[in-house]
Amino acid sequence: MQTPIGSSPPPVAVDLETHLIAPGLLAPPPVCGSMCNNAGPLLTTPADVADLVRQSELVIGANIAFDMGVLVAHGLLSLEEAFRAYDEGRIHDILLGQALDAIAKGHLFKDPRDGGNLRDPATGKQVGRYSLAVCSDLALGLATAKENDLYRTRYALLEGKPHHEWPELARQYPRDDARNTYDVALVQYGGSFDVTGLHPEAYDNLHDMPRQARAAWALHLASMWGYRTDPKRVEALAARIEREHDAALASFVPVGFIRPDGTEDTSAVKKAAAKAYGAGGTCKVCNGRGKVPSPKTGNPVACKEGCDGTGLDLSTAPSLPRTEKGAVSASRDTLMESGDEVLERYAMVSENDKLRATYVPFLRQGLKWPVNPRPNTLVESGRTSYSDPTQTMPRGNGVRECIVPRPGSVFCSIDYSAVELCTLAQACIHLVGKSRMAELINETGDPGSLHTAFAASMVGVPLRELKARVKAKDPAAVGYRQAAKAANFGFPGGMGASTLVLAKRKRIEGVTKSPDGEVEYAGIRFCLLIGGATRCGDEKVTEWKGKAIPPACKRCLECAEDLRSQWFLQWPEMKEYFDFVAYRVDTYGFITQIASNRVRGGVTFTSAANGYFQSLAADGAKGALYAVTRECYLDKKSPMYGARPIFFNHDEIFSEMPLSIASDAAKRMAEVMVREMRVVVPDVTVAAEPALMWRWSKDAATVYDLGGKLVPDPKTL
DNA sequence: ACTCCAGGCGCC
DNA sequence: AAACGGCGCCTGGAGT
Repeated sequence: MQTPIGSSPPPVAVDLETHLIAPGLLAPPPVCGSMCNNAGPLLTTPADVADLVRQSELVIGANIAFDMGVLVAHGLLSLEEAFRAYDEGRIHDILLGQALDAIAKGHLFKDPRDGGNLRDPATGKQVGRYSLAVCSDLALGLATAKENDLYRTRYALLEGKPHHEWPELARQYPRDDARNTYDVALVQYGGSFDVTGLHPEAYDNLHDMPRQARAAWALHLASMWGYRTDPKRVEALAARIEREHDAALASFVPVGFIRPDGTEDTSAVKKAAAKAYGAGGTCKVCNGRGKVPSPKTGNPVACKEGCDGTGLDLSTAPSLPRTEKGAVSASRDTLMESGDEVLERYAMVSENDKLRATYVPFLRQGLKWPVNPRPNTLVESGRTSYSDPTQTMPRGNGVRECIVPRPGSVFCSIDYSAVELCTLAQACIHLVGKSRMAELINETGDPGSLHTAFAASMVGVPLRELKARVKAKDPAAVGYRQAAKAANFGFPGGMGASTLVLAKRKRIEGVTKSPDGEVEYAGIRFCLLIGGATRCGDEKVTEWKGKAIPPACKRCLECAEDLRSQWFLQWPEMKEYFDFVAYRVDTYGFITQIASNRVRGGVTFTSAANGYFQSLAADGAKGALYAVTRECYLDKKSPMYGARPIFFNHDEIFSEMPLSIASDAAKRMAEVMVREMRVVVPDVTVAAEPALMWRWSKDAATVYDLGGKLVPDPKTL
């Protein structure tokens, strides 16, 4: 893996200047390269940069996956050579280095000097991620890293001209970038690039760099491929949403919730909500006007102290749900539970508005060019994120269905089955030495059996019997299993009973029916599922265990408390797990992630309780993404050679592949995903199921033809 | 016109 | 003792 000292060029920072990134073009043509090693910076050619990537013992860059993508796309570096550099752990991305260290210290995406948000040192503006400029500022105290950037966006103009004819500024900028990148990396390494081991003063978590760099490369390749949207579907969706929007205007402009200009009058909505929860009288602070002069500007602003702009005496409505900071809640749940018919109808508007504002514009980007989503390789939990809605596409309303494969290809989605239950079980084995969950998953090969098993315990029948009753759609058995599932997914993160009740009733899809079938309630209602109640919410309380809560069904709360006690009996490891987490958090304040040994600082009880299994799943899935991508791009003998991952969704790899190879490719991809997850989850069975589809859909199922060939789910046509 | 924050909500 | 988490986008309101 490591090249002997002396036989390869020393660590070097590299950078490319390219034509501009454009829609559908994430790897524009390179114009020049720059490099910096211990001898200083040099302006050079893209081909020279490729040579350095081939040979250097350590190749340093800022968002270097971009440069690698450019070199590969323009034939200067082969895919084999690019992957080899990652395989050998020779790629160091200073942006990831900065993030890894910040995660250890608990200040990711914060400026450790003042605790505030990250800012670009040149503009002073807040930024959401690390950049060369930000890293230069943080690591070097250099606030002027990008001062010679006149040509930053103009290198296309210099294409074909010899370097000596370039203006001095155009020659200076790439050298500055390479030098700053090199200097930042040197600080990250603790002052010397030691190939025999990390320097004692090196940044924290640097050992995780090779894995994160590989993930970044795979994510970047996926984004380069991109995805398209279907014009007919997008416009049909947009038209439907516009119609609903117009209908909302017609309904709610007259009542004042929406102004004639289309914006929402949030104070009017809050006022109606407050009234619905029983508020009356007049706010003593603003005398009912809802506005007070701003102490700073004198402008009329919402009366925050008294009534949050409602003009009402809120002390007359103790049950009125409030936000974290004490404002009047206007959330969908608040409106839905208000008992006011107009507010209940208005609650539905927010869903349509979100589609209209966020998802339709995003889908429209894919009409003309492929969407190249913008991944962020590493966040605090070890997961990924995207600077766009890629990971938050709604499952309903026909949104995902707008995304379609290129002609001749199909989509393939493979996700792990309940992987966080598997990683939780693994975490318990690792941290407290035992896991009943692991035993059951391994016996049955199915994490879903945890729900059935817990339900069976509650009902007091053998697992097999409850399974049969669920299969026969016995409503009581199904209800117990639903409650068990909610418990298994909610409680491991440290959730309390009241939060579970409130969270589960908020769900927009799915209803719970009263036993007589006459009333439908939104979401899950524990009193009906396991409490023997005939109606939910006959008695409501606004306080639970000494804590104020929005009005909630008392019986539901009692049932959830009972569920939680039984859950601890069902999984004896969980008490010890929580004890361990509390000890870690109280004693050390940081946790060390299992398998990766990545340190995460600044944790709370709940973030740590979640963090162990969430991070383990993330690390395993990222490893799988790299292995899958490698085989798709590189391994000509693999059944999935030629398939293309498009995006990554925590526990899911979504790819596009020619129909002709899809069956074998998908099966192979699922195998590799399981194999790679098992690297970090060695003691628990893991499963991943492929589904092929003609367009993206949450509903797509695994479908085989009579010959055992995996075929696209016909539902998705 | 721009910036920032809180609230809300989409996903896993 | 008790405690779900982590993401990013959009809006409105308020300040500069």
